[in-house]
Amino acid sequence: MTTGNTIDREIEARLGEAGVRYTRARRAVVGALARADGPRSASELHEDMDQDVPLSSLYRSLSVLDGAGVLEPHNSLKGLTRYELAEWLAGHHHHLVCLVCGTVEDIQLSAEMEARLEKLVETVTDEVSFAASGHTLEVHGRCARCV
Amino acid sequence: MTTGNTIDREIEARLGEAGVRYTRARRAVVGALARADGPRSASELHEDMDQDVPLSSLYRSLSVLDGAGVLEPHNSLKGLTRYELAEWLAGHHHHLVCLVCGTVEDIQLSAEMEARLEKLVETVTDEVSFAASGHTLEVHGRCARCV
DNA sequence: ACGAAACTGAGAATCATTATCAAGATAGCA
DNA sequence: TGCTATCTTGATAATGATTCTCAGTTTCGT
Repeated sequence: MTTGNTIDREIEARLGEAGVRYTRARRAVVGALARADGPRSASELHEDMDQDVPLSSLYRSLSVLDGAGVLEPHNSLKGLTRYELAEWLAGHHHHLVCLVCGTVEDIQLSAEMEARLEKLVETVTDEVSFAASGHTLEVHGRCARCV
Repeated sequence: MTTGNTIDREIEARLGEAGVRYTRARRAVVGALARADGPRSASELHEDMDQDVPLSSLYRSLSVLDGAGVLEPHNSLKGLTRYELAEWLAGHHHHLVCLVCGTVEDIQLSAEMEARLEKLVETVTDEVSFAASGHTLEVHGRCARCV
């Protein structure tokens, strides 16, 4: 996990390569996502953010950031897309998905667990015609609020 | 994996408990899903099915079957929901998610792999305030068609 | 066969998301 | 500093998936 400042510089560089600017609006989106403890949808971000960014702009910011590989989309319950900072920024993690309210919480595995899981994924994908590039373990259940 | 006939009887029983009927339209949806080798969206099913069921009815069938626990929704790329037969009907499995075309393919792990994964999940969820009820391993990459 | 309850079809309505287009901000450069 | 090309933004219209509504139909138990 890198510090906010470092993240900002990394993102600025990445956006530069993509030929787009790291504007105030986009910084605000990244900030809100960095503050969040899990994926957030456009409308959730819209509420989270103090300044009243119009939704259409928010969507555009998200899609620009996504296109540049800064965000990772996560398609969740009720047909909406939530985004989080891409793994190269936020670190590799997994998800606790609440089947009741649909929220997704990030968790990180201990190095040992992660190593075990990686080995398992490798073993599995060796046998199929599929070029694996990553994995996420989705654990389903009820979150603390929805007990 | 159970046979079509058995599945039908199990579903009929389950729907009975839920107080809804197992009608021709609903049988058709289940049939199409049983034939599929992965999750299918409403519009995909609409094409797959010979008879011209109206989309609105198809959506309703899906939501009734989902509500009764017969289907499992799977929210995928491009903001659409695909359904597949629930695990208690189709067996526990995992997903190969193509990041390019968004299709999802089911895979089953060997008993040994599955046991290992289950143990891992158990270890992980022991430490968090989350009532886990299931899990899916999502492997991301490019499918055979999108190489 | 009769009535209540569940189902269906057609279309309107809703919700998330995308596209459009004119106006505003910026960077690079003369 | 001012110019110009380019990227951004905001407001709004448009799209696509999904849900809702309501009137007509089928089904089940009696």
